[in-house]
Amino acid sequence: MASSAPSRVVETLRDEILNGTLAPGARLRQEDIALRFNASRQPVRDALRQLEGDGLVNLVANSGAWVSKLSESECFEAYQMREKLEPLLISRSIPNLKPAQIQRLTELVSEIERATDLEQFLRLDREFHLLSYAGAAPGMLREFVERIWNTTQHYRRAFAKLSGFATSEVTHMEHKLILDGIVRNDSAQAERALEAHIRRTRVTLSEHKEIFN
Amino acid sequence: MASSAPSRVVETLRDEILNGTLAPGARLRQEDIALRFNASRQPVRDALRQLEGDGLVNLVANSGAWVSKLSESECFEAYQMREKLEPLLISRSIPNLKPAQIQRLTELVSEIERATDLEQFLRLDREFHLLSYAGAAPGMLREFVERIWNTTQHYRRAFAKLSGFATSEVTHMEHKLILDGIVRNDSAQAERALEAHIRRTRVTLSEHKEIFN
DNA sequence: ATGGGCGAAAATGTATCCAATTACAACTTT
DNA sequence: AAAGTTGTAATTGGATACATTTTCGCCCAT
Repeated sequence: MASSAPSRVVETLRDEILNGTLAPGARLRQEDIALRFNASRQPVRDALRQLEGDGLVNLVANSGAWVSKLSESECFEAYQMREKLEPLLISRSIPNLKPAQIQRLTELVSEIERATDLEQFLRLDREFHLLSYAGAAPGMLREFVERIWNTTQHYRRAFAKLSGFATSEVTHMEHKLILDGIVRNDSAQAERALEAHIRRTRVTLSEHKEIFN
Repeated sequence: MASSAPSRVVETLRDEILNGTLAPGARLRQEDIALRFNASRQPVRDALRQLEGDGLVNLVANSGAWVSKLSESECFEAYQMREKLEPLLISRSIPNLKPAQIQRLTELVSEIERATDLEQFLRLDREFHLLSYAGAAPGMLREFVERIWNTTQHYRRAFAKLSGFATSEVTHMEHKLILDGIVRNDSAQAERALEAHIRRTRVTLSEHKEIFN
């Protein structure tokens, strides 16, 4: 069964924004999108509004829609929020993670360590974090964290590209600390390790302002 | 000049949800709203999507729209997020507050202390907090905090009603501590005072689960 | 009497058409 | 020549009509 037209548009455009096909600032014309999906402009407008709600698209009345763009300070702010919210989320998730999920998380840490190309690294790293929250109940907290991930994804890529997708030893150590907290069902340690990981990432990122040009 | 049809709908419905005219769980039929605003259903659909983005409305495909409802644990979670995010926001706001705004904040603390009815108290308290963030740059952080305020507003009212809108001495003291931090340009104190205020409110709220029936 | 399925009514989803707004460009004016 | 103005093209906003989906009452069968 095929999902509704707006859903298809939302899913596709979201993917293209996250994987970099659509760069921040790119214009989104309703008619073009409608033609592309063999639909009329109404479902497209619905889809654009949904994407706006996800923070991925900016709509300006009587003017048009563009892929969202973060300034340096906005990106910094997003990381500060992550630092506060993600630890809360992971601590709510850990007690509910199933053995199979923990197994997968363990594999992911190894795979990330052995990742050879940038897109692979980004995909695995994202999967690791999103899966680590899989035990948390759906709700505002999860929604907010996922939105932060989505809106900063482009800058994560830009930063990784700049530093030769610097999968430094530090990153691996941090991942292992987080994983250890998960495996040992020690929410407090996972929280601390995750917070430290995000904080270091934020500080490192703030030393590469050239991403935002 | 009158703003666009969707804006009028969004503004009006948002007000009615916040002031309690529309209770959580109330159904929102597109046709009814369209008739009421002398518009067609398209602008109404746009408006509902925007309200969904604000977390005030739930849309279910092919079924309908309802005013958002929080469970006890969701409301608790929202307060935990407030506790983490609001202090961050107020510390970013304080350096940019203008003298006139600080003056108004001072007045508000007094007015809150003398508030006689429930709706007045809710309105003044809300104005105090929102104004205390007025110095912060627009962005995700501010958006998130405002969304938390909006989605929890109904439960703030229910709780205040239950406890005789308990404007306890503790509340006044906390407000004064926050204000003192603002006046003395001491962001750190304001942060601490605000966090303590929210935490106490959260704990108190969690002792009144009957609100969520 | 109760449970399940069927059908009609009602609400949402989509397409097409027209109106309103905006942006751009050419033109006039100083 | 530069700045302001006006007109036209392009794009979005809104309304009407139609299709699809869901829902709920009703009937029938067990």
